[in-house]
Amino acid sequence: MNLKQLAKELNLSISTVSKALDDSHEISEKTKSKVLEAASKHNYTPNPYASGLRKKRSNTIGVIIPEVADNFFSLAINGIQSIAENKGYHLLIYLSHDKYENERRIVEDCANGRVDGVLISISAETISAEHLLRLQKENVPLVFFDRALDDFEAAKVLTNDFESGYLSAKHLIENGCKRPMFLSFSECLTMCENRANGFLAALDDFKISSNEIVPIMYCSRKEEESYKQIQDLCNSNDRPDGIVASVEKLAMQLYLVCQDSAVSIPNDLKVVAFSTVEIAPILNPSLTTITQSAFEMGRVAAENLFKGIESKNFNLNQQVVVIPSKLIKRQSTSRYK
Amino acid sequence: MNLKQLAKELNLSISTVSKALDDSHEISEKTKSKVLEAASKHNYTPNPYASGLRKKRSNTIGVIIPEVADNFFSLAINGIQSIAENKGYHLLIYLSHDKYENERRIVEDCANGRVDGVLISISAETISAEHLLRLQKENVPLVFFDRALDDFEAAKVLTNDFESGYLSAKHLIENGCKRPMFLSFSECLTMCENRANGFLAALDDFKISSNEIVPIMYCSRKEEESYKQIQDLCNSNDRPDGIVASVEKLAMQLYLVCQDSAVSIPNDLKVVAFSTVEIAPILNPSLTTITQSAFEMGRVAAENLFKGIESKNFNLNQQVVVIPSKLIKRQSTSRYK
DNA sequence: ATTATTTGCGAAACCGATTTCGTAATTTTA
DNA sequence: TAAAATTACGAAATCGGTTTCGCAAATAAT
Repeated sequence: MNLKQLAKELNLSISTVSKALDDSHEISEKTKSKVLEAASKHNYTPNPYASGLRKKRSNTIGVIIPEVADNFFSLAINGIQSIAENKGYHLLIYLSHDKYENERRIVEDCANGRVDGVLISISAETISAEHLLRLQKENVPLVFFDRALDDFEAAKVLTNDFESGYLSAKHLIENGCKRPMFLSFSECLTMCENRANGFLAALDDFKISSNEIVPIMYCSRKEEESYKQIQDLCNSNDRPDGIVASVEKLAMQLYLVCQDSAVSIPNDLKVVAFSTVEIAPILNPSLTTITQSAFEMGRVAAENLFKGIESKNFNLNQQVVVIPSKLIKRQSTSRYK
Repeated sequence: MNLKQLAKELNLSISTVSKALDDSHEISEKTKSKVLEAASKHNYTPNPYASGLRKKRSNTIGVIIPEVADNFFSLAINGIQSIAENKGYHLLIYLSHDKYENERRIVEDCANGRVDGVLISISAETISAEHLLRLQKENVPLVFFDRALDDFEAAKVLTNDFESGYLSAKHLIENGCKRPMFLSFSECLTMCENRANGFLAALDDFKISSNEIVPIMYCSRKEEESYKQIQDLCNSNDRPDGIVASVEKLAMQLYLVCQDSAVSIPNDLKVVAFSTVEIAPILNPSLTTITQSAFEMGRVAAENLFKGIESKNFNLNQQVVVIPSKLIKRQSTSRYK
């Protein structure tokens, strides 16, 4: 069923039917109701490709994330979806799997009118904004969330990574750690570096000397490799007595290693993790977390994106929002078990 | 940049350029290479809405799931995406939040040509296939995965729910449980009922009498309510000594309740959960699971959907695949702690 | 009563591709 | 060498809507 058939059945012109469905003031109420009735009888809805082509609007936004099987990102998608649903927008989800080349290809795909805007959390390999320039050239609004490019002017929704890094180190030190260490997920990600720098700043402030080595371990992004790294760390002679895991995945691996290697948390090792996992309380032992407002970050990112989509004279690129994370203390950092 | 501009720049007709980009045999190699060069110089890609309209193909599939913040579904999405990426397809993700009305609206949205096919895991409220008939009428291929409608002929990718339910009860009984109970997520979902029926069959086979009451608790889908239900169950006089959680979420709540109520797993209560959660080993205590092959289920569902999309004389609706789940024994069901 | 405005609708252009069909030039076949 | 077939391309129709513009009839203003 399309407009032409509907028009024929109603003995009206195509344009009249189209305008009636659009509730145009040009059409009389009587005609409108006749049209609406016929349309609903036939379950008519406009073909999205025809209408998208003519209106140059897709009612679709692209969401580019590294992974979907990750608490933070799936919660963020929920936040994004809650806004998109209200606006009658559709969500195209793309996974970069933390590879720059995938991300580049995806962005390319988003630049040809398929979507009205893009929400992105960049891959751990992304260091240049070259691929994103294309979006700007095509006037596709863009909002970063969580993982952004530092030197690229664009709308962003971030969390207070530096402060949280600082706070996590402070918390470990205050609970007796003398040799805390930071497990970084990527040296490319500003997000990760900010957390690490906050961590280092706290060590400095609290006079935890780190003359010889920088207490940061850069973990591989391959699961088996990072597991091995963490295993070696936990079994080495100078095992740290406190660890901050920069992302959830590393904390989970750390727990697994400690269980296998009979390292006792928090007695031998205290752990803080950046994580949104709702089961932190029922881990063994319960996990102290820096918890981001993932849903809220997704929600705000989507809200700002829609502002950018809907009003051309809204300076989207100036919008940088910081949504603070919270330290939630649990047993993995308690002084005594 | 569009075809018209490109054609003008090359002094060729629009149709020639279009055919050259399509590598048509009608066009000479010399012309093709000129066209390709100019196209790549300008980063030209065809407008998806124009091409979708004309070709009546969207290169997009719709994925309708209850939730994304759920291990099973996010892993399934990974499986789906792995296939879609190969085929150059895009993924529209829709969340029903386990509400029938949402699902109905979403399916409606998928029936007007927006997608070339649909993968669905139905909401916990869905009992009728009325909304899905629309898809069949419009010839939109459909594949269920995990949660399907029993009395509706369509392609499905399922797991062995009955056997797994049986196995979980058997496992509890063999480890000493005398009064096991099944926590059901929904009495509408065939998936859930199959698990429950398998559970009951084992009780029967092992002569666990349940004369008075059926050992199944139907939990609310509202988190606070189900928490309260589980709390009441664990604090009641006739607390069961074994529990099978039909979905992951209920197992997590059960763990929380037990921790708050000082019920010791596995001493006071043994627990098996249908769950894909990769952190089951590091829970307190580690959780015995019936683990579905979520990625694989998504992958196979997508593969079959594409067969249905690509060849019209492939009888998609006959395709019912069962991918078995595995019982992984851990401490939550061990006989002695 | 005449002119101006508003109302309600239809014809046709348009969005940007794909695809059918026609045709001149070239090559092959008889 | 004439007829047939092939090659390489362009004109135009088409997909299914939206939007601009024109116009007759009805209503309002002068």
